[in-house]
Amino acid sequence: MVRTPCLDKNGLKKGAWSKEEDDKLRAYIQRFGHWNWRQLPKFAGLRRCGKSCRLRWMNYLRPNVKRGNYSKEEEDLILKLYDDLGTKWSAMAEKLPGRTDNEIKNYWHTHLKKRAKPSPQEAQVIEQSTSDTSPENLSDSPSQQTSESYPLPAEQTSSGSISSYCDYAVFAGLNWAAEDRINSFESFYEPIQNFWTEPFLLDTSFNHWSDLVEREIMPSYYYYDGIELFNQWIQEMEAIDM
DNA sequence: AAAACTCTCAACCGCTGGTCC
DNA sequence: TGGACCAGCGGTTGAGAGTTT
Repeated sequence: MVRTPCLDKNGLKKGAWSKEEDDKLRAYIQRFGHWNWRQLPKFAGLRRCGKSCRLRWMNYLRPNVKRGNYSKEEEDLILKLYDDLGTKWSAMAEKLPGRTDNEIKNYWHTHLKKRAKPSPQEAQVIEQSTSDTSPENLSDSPSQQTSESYPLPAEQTSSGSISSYCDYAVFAGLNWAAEDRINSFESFYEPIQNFWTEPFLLDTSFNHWSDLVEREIMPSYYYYDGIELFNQWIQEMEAIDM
């Protein structure tokens, strides 16, 4: 039920993901986070576009993604949310822990569509096109229904999105919840050192350097002059530490 | 048994909005 | 101000699985 793997014009792989690719992507993100989806496949050693990696992670590999049958409660909630939000699948996913927007969308189209009332947008179209139809059709007109309210918490992020600080926490091997800001060399040094020896590394254009500079952890000239001076910086820090 | 048809869902595509320079 | 770049979103596709004829 998956697309046959193939290569696009840029030599990037398309179609179904292999277990090996899944493992690479999972291992990379769990270790370093998804700091830049476009660059990520290059660093992770994957011949995929960033978009494809993001989708695979968000919909399949991400921790806590719930798979399998939907409960009656989940079905009812989707129907209610559809009544209220229409096709805002990502907003629905925020209300259904473990379910992704893609999954909810698929489930809607395959299972719930026939049971549901028209979305607010559809209702408008239907109302216009059926304005001359019989009264029994109009009796269930969505315009007469009262939508229940599902306010979104202001602080809530979109489904699966991770704040930049949390990305950093993953990258730096830190506790996501405990660390709000990385402000010491110690918290960066070890994971960075590991990073350079990781098998994933295919390129030296590591984008976190700019952040090290921005946070005044690393002087800017190290950043601009590349790996040799970066290593020199590491040595200097070691010397200071001793 | 096998051809035709339908269902399902992972993955792709194109667009939009936000951010940065 | 506007162009480039990026993440994220919703719609759509396509192929394997399941069902019907």
